[in-house]
Amino acid sequence: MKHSHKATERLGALGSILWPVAIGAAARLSGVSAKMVRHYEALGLLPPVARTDGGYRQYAQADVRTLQFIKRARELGFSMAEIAELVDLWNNRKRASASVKRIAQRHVDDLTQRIEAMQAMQRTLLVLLEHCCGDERPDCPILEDLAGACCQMA
Amino acid sequence: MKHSHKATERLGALGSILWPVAIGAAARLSGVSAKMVRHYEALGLLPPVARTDGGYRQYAQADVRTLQFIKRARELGFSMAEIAELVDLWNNRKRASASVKRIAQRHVDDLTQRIEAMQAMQRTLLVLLEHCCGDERPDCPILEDLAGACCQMA
DNA sequence: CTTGACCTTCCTATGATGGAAAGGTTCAGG
DNA sequence: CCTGAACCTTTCCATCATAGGAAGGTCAAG
Repeated sequence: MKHSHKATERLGALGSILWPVAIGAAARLSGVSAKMVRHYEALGLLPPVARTDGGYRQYAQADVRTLQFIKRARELGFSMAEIAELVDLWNNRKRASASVKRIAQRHVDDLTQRIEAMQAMQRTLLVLLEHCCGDERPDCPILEDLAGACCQMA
Repeated sequence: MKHSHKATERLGALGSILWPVAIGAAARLSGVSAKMVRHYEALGLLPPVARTDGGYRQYAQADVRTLQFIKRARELGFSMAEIAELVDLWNNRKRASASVKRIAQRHVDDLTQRIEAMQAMQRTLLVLLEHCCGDERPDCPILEDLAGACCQMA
């Protein structure tokens, strides 16, 4: 029965696992690549990791939970700097939820701006696409726009 | 009368300028930083640039027009690879507008995907923000969501 | 003990941009 | 003609989150 560990890991998440686990298992359990687990450690998002005599990193259940936290926050588009703040707040029982809310609100505002910028691009492009017949002839309003919206002289 | 050149440059664009111009003037005329002008050259977006005896780059009017083209394309969010294709098509009188349209359509689709991904993040975040009272107490649905949407046991 | 899966560190790359260092060129004014 | 300011040159480094590879060490099952 090879890989019984891995099979268990993939099943019910943090249920019946022999802790601590090595980085590969922590990666599978959290959905973060081993590469990025090391990177997050270098960034200080994870507390100093225990090591075996041979130098292997050993992850406890709490570490895997932190990795899952990070992963979820990344999925919501938070930057690593913001996630560092969020992890700190998460680990701080004396936090004010206002601090968390401020970070999230700032991120939402940032998203709003970026979305609007992209939508503006899209509106322009859609207009240009409409006017381009897209056949084998060279005349193309898209290129004309790029070449200088208005006055393409001399 | 210092800077008479620069003043002229900033006025009516490509009107009464002594060609060719150095990189700084090309940058001002096109709105692209000198840094990026060199970078675009390294990427092959500009044809090999003429040089003075001293090694200074010399830009002709056509080069500045290409830089303006690139700038406009960047503003619409095209990647450098896409812009390389577009510049080639622009310089090719035998192009089919369908080729241009394909690139633009691909880009629009890409934008659509990215916008939708960001909107999904935003929707989730807005729900969480609504439910976070944002006061001095530590309880925070945002952190709870990040810590594991459903079952935060043990 | 061997073997294969796993782990380690270190280096490199991405894409578009900016910054800085160290040095060479140009040109107008004195 | 010379000087100084403004400009240019190349080269290296940084961003941000992620991935790939190389060279080598460890672990555990057989």
